[in-house]
Amino acid sequence: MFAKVIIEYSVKKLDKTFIYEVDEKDKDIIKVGMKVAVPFGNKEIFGFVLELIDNVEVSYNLKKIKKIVDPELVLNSELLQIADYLQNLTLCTKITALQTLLPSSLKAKKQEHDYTFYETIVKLNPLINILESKLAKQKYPQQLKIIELLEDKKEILKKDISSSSLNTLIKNNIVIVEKRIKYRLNNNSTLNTSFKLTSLQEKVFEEVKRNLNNFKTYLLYGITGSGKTIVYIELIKEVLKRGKTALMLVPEILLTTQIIKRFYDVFGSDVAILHSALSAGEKHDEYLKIFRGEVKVVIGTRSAIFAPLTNIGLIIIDEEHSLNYKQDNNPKYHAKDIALFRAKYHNVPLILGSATPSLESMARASKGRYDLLTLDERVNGAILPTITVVDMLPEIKSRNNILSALLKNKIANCLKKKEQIILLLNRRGYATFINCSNCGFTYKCPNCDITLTYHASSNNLICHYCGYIKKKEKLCPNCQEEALNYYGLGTEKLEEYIKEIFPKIKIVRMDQDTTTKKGSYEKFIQDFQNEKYDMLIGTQMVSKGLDFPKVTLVGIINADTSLNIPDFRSSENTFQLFTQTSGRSGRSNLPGEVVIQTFNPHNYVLNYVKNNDYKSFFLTEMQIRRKLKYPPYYYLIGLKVIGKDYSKTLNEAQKVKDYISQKIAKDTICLGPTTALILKYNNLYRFQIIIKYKYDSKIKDVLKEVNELFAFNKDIFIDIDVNPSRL
DNA sequence: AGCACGCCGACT
DNA sequence: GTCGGCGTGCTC
Repeated sequence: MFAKVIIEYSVKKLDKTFIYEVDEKDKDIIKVGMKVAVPFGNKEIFGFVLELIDNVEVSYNLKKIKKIVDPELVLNSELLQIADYLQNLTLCTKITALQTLLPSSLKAKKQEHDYTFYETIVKLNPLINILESKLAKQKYPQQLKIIELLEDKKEILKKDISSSSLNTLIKNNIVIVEKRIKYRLNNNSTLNTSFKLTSLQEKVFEEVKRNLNNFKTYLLYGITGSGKTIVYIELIKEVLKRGKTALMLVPEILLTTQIIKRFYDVFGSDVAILHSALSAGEKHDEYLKIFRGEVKVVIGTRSAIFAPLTNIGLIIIDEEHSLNYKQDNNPKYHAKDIALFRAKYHNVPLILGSATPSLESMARASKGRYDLLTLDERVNGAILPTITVVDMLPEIKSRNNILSALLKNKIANCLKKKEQIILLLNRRGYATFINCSNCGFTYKCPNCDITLTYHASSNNLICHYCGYIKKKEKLCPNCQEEALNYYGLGTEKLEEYIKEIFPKIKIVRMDQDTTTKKGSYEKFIQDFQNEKYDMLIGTQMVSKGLDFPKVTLVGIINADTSLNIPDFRSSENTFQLFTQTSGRSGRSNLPGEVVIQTFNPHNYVLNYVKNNDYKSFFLTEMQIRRKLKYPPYYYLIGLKVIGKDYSKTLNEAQKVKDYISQKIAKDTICLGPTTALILKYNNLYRFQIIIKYKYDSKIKDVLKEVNELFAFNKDIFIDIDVNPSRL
């Protein structure tokens, strides 16, 4: 018996199977999808079995599989098919596709480390006479106490007992120690809360329920606060009732805290969670719970779409417009594509939910490819907030640089009423750049093509792209004058400013800088919910599905930063960001307000945000997309040619472009090469080629050829992004 | 990817 | 004479 094995090195040259002989002792155990250790060259490495065959005829000597890593863990046929699909979708290597399915603890790679968590318990040795032992230990009260405790409780965690007395008892053979596998995350609450659905929710619920045995993609367009989550929960209950499992994706960890709690309350120990903030060990445990069929509901972020659930009955992607569902490093997959694959595989519905659906999804819904479901009322009779757009130009003249008079007043008012405020400023740090007023010097990243952002809390200048850090000097490093000025408002500075004008205000700031510590998200959110703070300041992470009933004012400090991003999706992203953020206001019985500050008060995006008019925004933006030949009218592929040497890289990029141009279909457009948005990044120059196509059956093959023809060039890389989320 | 082999330059 | 630079080629 022989096995075709794909090995752990992700290199194009090795992106093929190697044949090994299966040892006699493994013949009955080995299965396709198992992780194995194999000799390769003069090393021992890992790989996955992709095929088992009885005979081979080759001209070289075959080696034997060293060992099966874990006979329990087998990638099932669905997962292997997903890997194929993923490879085709993103043009990555097979091994990368396979590794992407797995938590890092289970990937094929060198260091073998046992991620299983054990707890050590002690109990009385069943072979001893307890009375005798107690008598013998009369003189040692500590030891006696342990014996009595064990008599009462049968077993105790070892770490809860002082070790010196315990060790003596172990030595005397009075107590014994046992190691037991323990999952790191546990949850036992099963309240099985029932919710009453409104008639609108009921309609959506019934429609999906009727189709639980069909593949169908639903776009659930439900305005902020319309109670989408409750519908999800009721549907999942229904799925479980039918003996099936359910998978739900949320865009990020922040969101999961509130939703996970709700899921735990309803589904108790039937839930596993998977997201990037879990430790490697926790992910390992959750993955195995799912793999072993010990849970029925999985909730998680992007990569949870690969959860090894079997018998899936429903897949939900909440906040489907979120860019987080697209992975921005290789393989650059979109969770929605995988979700569609799995929903088709299991022949079950996929629900895409959002208050601000992506243009792609809404376009498909209006063409009938997706079924549109609508929730256009807030629950509990809450109404959408009133939104005011403030022109900042006159405000600047009256020296209201950061906060307009209107927003200042509304904040003061809110504080008086003891209601809460959220301010959105989509820029972390203190100042976006520092400039010397004497000589014009600006701090720039030595590795990238951008200015360094100043962070006051650490007195550091940080590159938000590559992470380069340097201490800020007191004097200008160029002319030695004390003339460094701060420009561009960041969240740190905003917080400082607000504290100046409202000295008694209690502010919590949430951005990447304050929330990296594990559990800090949860704490901030909980504290804000418990009204320990009056105001929440943050970057876009404050926009996502959070539910704070006491928030009645939302301020968007600088609408222009988002609008001015040079990307074809910036209008769409801005509309979504502002609508979602506005949706945090007035979610309960208190009416909400939103203030948007901008230098472009007549911008169409802001107008549609103001009027809560998704539909008109959609129609307007679709026209623009059609004119400019962008998605959803055209498919996009972004191709970057990256290298250390500027002109060599550009030269190669031109060759790539020429090659593609002569191979593609007539109505396919190939643009470039142009310099990428950030030309130099991590000391590498990046040139961009953009392909726009409608129908081009050969396009994937052309890209594969490009990969093969140009990518063996050692100091030039080609990076292909199919359906990029931004250019 | 990782390692051996191999062919040139400057050193105890 | 030898240590070591990294170009090339191979891995079931």
